[in-house]
Amino acid sequence: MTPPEYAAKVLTKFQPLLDRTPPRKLFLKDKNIFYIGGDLKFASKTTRDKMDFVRKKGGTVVPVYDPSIVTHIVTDTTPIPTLKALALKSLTEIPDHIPTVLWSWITSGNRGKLEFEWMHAAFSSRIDADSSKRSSKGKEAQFPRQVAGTVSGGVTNSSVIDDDHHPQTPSSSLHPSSAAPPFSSAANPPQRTRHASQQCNGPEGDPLAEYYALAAADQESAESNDSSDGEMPMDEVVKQSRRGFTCDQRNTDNGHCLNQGIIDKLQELMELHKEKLSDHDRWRVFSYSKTIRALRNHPVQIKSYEQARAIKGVGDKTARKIEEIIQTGELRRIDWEKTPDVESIKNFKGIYDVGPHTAYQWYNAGCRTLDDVKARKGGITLTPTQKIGVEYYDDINSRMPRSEAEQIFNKIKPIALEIDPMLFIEIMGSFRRGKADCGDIDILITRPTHDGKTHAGVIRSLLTELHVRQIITEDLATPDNFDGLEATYRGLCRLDFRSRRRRIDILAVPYESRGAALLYYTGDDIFNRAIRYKAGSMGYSLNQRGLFTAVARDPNDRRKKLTKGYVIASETEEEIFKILNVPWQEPHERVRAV
DNA sequence: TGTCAGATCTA
DNA sequence: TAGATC
DNA sequence: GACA
Ligand SMILES: O=c1ccn([C@H]2C[C@H](O)[C@@H](COP(=O)(O)OP(=O)(O)OP(=O)(O)O)O2)c(=O)[nH]1
Ligand SMILES: [Mg+2]
Repeated sequence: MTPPEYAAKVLTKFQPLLDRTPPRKLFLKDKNIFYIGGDLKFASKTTRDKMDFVRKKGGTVVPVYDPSIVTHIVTDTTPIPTLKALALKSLTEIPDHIPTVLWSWITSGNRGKLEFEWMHAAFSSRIDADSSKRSSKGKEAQFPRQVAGTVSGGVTNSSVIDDDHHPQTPSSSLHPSSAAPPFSSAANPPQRTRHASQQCNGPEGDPLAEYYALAAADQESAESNDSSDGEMPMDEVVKQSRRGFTCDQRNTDNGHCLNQGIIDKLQELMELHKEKLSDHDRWRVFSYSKTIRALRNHPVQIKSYEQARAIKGVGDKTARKIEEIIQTGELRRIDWEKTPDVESIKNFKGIYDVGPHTAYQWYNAGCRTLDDVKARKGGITLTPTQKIGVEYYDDINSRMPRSEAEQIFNKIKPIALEIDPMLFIEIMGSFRRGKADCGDIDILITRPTHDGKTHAGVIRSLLTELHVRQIITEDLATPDNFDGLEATYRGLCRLDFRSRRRRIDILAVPYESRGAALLYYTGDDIFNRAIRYKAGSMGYSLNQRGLFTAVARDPNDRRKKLTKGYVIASETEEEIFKILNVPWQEPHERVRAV
C-alpha cells in the first residue's frame, strides 16, 4: 500500500466525523493537514491531542505527505526534520499552494477565524506560500479555430490540433461566451447525510493509530527500492517521482467520487479522442484515462489548477482543462473534437475486425452508416471476419450477464474433461475478476505433465466437438497450430439455439507458463500493460509465457527482440508479483480500466 | 526526444 | 508488414 | 498528453 493510499483510506474513512460539530465552528473544514510532530514514527500524546483537535475542527489529518492531497503542512520544528518527514531535500520543492505553518496558526482559529497563513509561517523562505493561491499562471492567448470544414472531406482526421498553434481553448468568438453556470452546482453537493459511525474508533480512541505503524513500515519498503524509476537511490536524497506504476496502486473503494464533474468532462473528451486515427490521439486517451483513474481515487475535491497539477500524471494541459471545468462547468475542447466523423467511425469500429484504419478508409470512401457498409457503398470490401462482424453486430456489442458466461462454460468444461480429465480449464478475463457482466468468455487450458502426458491435440478435439454440438457457431481466428501446447482461438458461441451469440476466446499454454498465463488472461488490459511496463523498467520482460531477464532489444526498433532472454518466473502469479515488487492483488483488485 | 506491453492471427 | 484483437 |  502506498502512502497516498493510506491517506485516501483515512480520509474517506473519517469523512463522516465531520458531521458532528456545528458548521461555523469547523474552521478547519476542507483543510488537509500534514502534521510534523517531534518524532516521525511515534505519535506522542501531545501529537495525538493535536490531531484530535484538528479533526474536531473539521480538518483532516493526513498521515502521509502527498502534495496532491495535503493543503497545509503544520510544523513546529526546524527545516531539517521537516524535510525528512516530507521526504524532500529542499523547501523549494513544496508547492506554493501548500503553506508551512506553525501550530499557532491552527489555534488562531479559536479566536473565531483562522488568521493569515503568512502570520504563522514556519519558515521565512516560504512566507509567500498561500493555500488560496489559484492558477493565475500566464494566461494563454485565445486562438480562433481554423476553418471548421477542413477535415470533413479530408482523409486523416487525426485530431490535428497542434498544441502550439491551437491551444485547448477554442476562441470564444465561435462559441459565444454563453456564461456557463458555475461548475460548483454540478460537482459540489457531497450531501453529507450520514452520521459518524461506530466503526471509526481505533485503539485508544485514535482512529489513525493503526495507520502510523503501517504507513511507517510501508514507507520503508516502498522507498527503499521502488522509486519507480528503478534507479539507485544514490544518497539519502529521496526525490519524489511524479511517475508511478499503475499496477501498484489498488483502486480505493470510493462509493461516490468528489470529482465526478471533472471526470465526466474529461471522459467525454477521451471518448472523442478514441475515435481518432493518429498515434497522438491514442496516447491522449492513455493519458486521460490515467488522469481519470487518479481523480477517481482522489479523496479530496479539486478546486484549483495547482491542486490538479499536483496529481501524478496531470500536466499543464490537463490541469488547465480541469481548471476550466471547475470554473465554467464546460470544456470547450470537447466541442472542438466533436467532428462529424466521430459517430460514423464509432459505428464502424463496432464491427468486429474493423479498427481505426479500416473505419476511416470506409469513411473516406463515402460510407457514413452501417447500411452504407452493408451496401458496400464506395466499393468497399469486407473480410470474412468483418462480414460475421456485421451479421452479429448487436450480439457482439452487447455484454452478457455473468451467469450466462458461467452456464456456457459449464457446458464446455465437461466436454473438455471428457477429452482429457487431467486438463486444467478455467474461465478467465472479466469473469475471473468477478465482474457482473462479461463482454466475452475467456477460457484458459493447460495440463500438468507429471504423468508424462500433455494437452497436445486437445484443442483440435475440443474445437471440433464444440462445433459439432453447435456451441461454437462461427470461427473468427483459428490457432496457428491446432495440435501444439500453445494455441489461441477466437470465435462465436451460444448457450443454446435461441440464445444470442457470444464472443469466445480460448487460450492454451504449456503447464510451466500457467502462472504467467493466469496473470495475462485475468487482466484487466490496463493492469497488464502497467505491470509489463514496470517489468520493462526493471530490466525484465513480461508476457503470457513468463517473466524474462536479459531480453536484448534492437535499439533502433525497440519492439524487435534480439535475445529471448531467460525465464525467471512463470509458474505462479505470486512469484511474478513478488519479483516485480507489485503488491499482491486478487483478481477483482486488478481493475484499472476507467 | 523517446516512451508509454507484448503477443497472435489475417491479408 | 500492417491492422486488428486479446 | 505526461514525464524523464
Ligand atoms: O489489450 C489487451 C486486451 C486484453 N488483454 C488481456 C487482459 C484481459 O483481461 C484478457 C481478456 O481480454 P478481454 O478482451 O476478454 O477483456 P476482459 O477483461 O475479459 O473484459 P470483457 O468483459 O470486455 O471481455 O486479455 C491484454 O492483456 N491486452
Ligand atoms: Mg473477456
